[in-house]
Amino acid sequence: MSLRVRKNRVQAPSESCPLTECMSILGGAWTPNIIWFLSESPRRFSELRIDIPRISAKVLTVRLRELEAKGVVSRAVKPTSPPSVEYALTELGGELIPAIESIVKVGYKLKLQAVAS
Amino acid sequence: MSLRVRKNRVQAPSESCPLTECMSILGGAWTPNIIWFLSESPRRFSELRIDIPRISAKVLTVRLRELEAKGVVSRAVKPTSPPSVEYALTELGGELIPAIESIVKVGYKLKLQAVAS
DNA sequence: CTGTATCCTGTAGGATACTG
DNA sequence: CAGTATCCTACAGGATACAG
Repeated sequence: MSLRVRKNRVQAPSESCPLTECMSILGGAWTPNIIWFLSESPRRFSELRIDIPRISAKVLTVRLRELEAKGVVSRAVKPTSPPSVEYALTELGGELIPAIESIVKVGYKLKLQAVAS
Repeated sequence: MSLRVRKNRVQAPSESCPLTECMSILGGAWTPNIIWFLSESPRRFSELRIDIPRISAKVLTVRLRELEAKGVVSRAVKPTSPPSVEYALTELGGELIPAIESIVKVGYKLKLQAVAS
């Protein structure tokens, strides 16, 4: 089975650099994807699950909680009859976007590179 | 035991976005650190081990090989009596720097945030 | 709908010992 | 010095089932 594509792991070397500090956010599993989608527009839990099909509910929850704890993402429960929760990037979270954009940009080049070679 | 601080993992969702593509580079373990130090100046294997004390030789090798394969890092063997190998960022590798800088920048804010809260 | 709890697996990466 | 090989562990994350 396993449509698994690739796995990496980030181990924070120490509390030394902010790089590490931040990578503990971006490096975390699907986090970049979550932030990416959230940057387009706020989203509900199930919407994120659709956006990122392969992520499991558990992990999505965990990541979301982490991001929330770090003040990167906000969580708003709307007391509607079917409960809905809206996640959005906070201002701080927005600051991650340029970082991610840089990554996307390079990723794009990398892809071209891969094709070219 | 384990002075282990933190571990994350990146799982590429699919070949979809360049984000993922690139995160397979940055997301990989100590990779951001490696690139970071390499961006300051080219370095030898053992120098990197000193820069990043907690990384094991094995992983450093693996990461370096990967980065090399992706055209992000160049490897130059100097035929000196004690063999020395110099690693440096390629031009493509240099493109990762803004991404990493963004990450560092946000990481810094995150740190302040953490202290403040 | 939005999670949470449990179980299980794959694998990243450390440690250690050895090589050219 | 610059790795390589082997073994082993921790843990991220999937799957599934269940809950408010």
